Amino acid sequence: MDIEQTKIPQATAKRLPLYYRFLNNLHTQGKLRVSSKELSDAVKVDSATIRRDFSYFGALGKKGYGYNVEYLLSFFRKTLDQDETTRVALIGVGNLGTAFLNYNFTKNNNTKIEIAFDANEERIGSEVGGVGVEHIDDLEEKLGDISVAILTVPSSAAQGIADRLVKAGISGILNFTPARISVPSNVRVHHIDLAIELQALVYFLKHYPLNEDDVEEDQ
Amino acid sequence: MDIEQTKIPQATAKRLPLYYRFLNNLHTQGKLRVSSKELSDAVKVDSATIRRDFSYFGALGKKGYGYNVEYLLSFFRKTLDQDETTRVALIGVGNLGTAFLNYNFTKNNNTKIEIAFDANEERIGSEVGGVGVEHIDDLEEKLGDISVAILTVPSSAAQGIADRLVKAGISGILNFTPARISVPSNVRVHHIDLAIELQALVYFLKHYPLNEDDVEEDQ
DNA sequence: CGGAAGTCGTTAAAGATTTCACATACTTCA
DNA sequence: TGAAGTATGTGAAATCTTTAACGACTTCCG
Ligand SMILES: NC(=O)c1ccc[n+]([C@@H]2O[C@H](COP(=O)([O-])OP(=O)(O)OC[C@H]3O[C@@H](n4cnc5c(N)ncnc54)[C@H](O)[C@@H]3O)[C@@H](O)[C@H]2O)c1
Ligand SMILES: NC(=O)c1ccc[n+]([C@@H]2O[C@H](COP(=O)([O-])OP(=O)(O)OC[C@H]3O[C@@H](n4cnc5c(N)ncnc54)[C@H](O)[C@@H]3O)[C@@H](O)[C@H]2O)c1
Repeated sequence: MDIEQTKIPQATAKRLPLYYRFLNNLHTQGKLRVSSKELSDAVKVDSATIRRDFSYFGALGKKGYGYNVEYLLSFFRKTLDQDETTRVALIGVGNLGTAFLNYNFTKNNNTKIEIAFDANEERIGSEVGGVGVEHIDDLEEKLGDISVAILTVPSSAAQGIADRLVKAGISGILNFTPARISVPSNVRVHHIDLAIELQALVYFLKHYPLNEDDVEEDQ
Repeated sequence: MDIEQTKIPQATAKRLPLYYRFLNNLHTQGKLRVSSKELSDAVKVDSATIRRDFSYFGALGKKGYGYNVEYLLSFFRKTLDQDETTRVALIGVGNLGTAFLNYNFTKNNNTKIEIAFDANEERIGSEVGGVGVEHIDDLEEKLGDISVAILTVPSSAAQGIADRLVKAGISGILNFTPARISVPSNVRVHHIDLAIELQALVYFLKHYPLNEDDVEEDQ
């Protein structure tokens, strides 16, 4: 358990999986070296930001050369724990849940949805995307030591399920419901609020007109 | 077209739809007034941040009282253009696209997916969630003056479709593919990268251990 | 009516993130 | 080998965001 890198800015941490994915692409394409400028074009992040991000991990590149793709990739593989798979549970096998199960974040990922739960009797016992669907009543019993959950139940059920997940020892929840759930401070919740993302995009289009000099940006 | 409020911080703008949703909830529950502290508990945003956010729009509350729910709601309804519906197109009726069509962001939303496109002959002509699916070849012809698109095609097709959308006059794209697409600077792209969100959550769990004093936070 | 309690709006401070700009050091090629 | 070119890593500045703190005003209640 190395807790020595707690000092990496959160904004940087959120970009690491993105860098990793594109480095993987480059590697697959057989590229041997890459500059922060090239990477910048690919991931749409300012090149100075990329260099700054990398620099938190020490001197990964070479002046006048750039970065060695293979080296950088293997460095991030370790940093992002790509070698060990994090097991994930999904609660709520409806529209969204089914989409996620079918996809299962298979490509260059260190995560795998291993078990799903639903309340609808008709779904219990079936498999979706190769993942078995269990009854929500068996949550505590079958969750085992899984520490991450994806929440795609109706928002009215969200807080109740979250409480049970917490009791069952979960550490992190990726919450797709519009409900803002309450959890103890030692549990991490990331909200992904798709309706809000759409509304926010519309708001920005109306109120933040882009002119020719602006550059589109992210998240 | 009022461009007078371009000065509202982006961080604030992203929270507006969230505030709006919870104000709607309160209103439905028949609540007449609300304090920044109460709202803070509900949306999990610091109460000082809420007051600061609201203050960009002027003095919306009353000292010693809080905010009048009805008034605040109607103010945000105007500000977020809740009275006019923004028409949206969805490209790629696969796992994710189908989920979105079935959901269609119906609740308290000013957006509506009006048309969908896919390349798969079997889907053309069908309806999903009440939305007709057209052939992607007819994109330019049938898009009309729709200005926002949701992109849920395979990542290999993303850039090509984006180029066509731009040519067809789109203003904003909500991109769910892992591809970082390039568009002219007068088009706005928001990336929602679900695989990265999951990986980032796992990374944070490993490297940013929460202790009892921390508070969970948001995107 | 008057004092206690409550809550906003805002100033100022702190914190986080991005961006600029350049000295430095490596690479390349003749 | 040496000169020209390239691209890093980082100090410093700029920008953006959050948080603390409190004066001013309102409500509430005895
Ligand atoms: N589908 C979308 O595009 C979309 C977009 C934005 C937000 N959301 C949110 O995501 C969530 C899921 O959306 P959806 O469209 O997949 O809904 P859905 O109704 O299709 O699926 C919900 C699933 O949860 C199951 N469920 C209900 N109560 C449960 C419980 N107590 N325990 C376990 N399972 C239970 C249901 O049987 C159902 O299968 C909702 O909160 C929705 O607001 C969805
Ligand atoms: N499903 C998920 O949970 C998930 C998670 C993260 C990211 N994504 C991304 O979202 C995107 C969609 O994922 P999905 O699971 O729905 O994929 P999918 O394969 O189920 O759906 C893609 C759809 O796009 C259609 N399509 C293909 N080429 C097209 C073209 N040129 N024009 C129009 N339509 C075309 C296909 O016919 C198909 O219906 C992918 O880029 C994927 O990487 C999906």
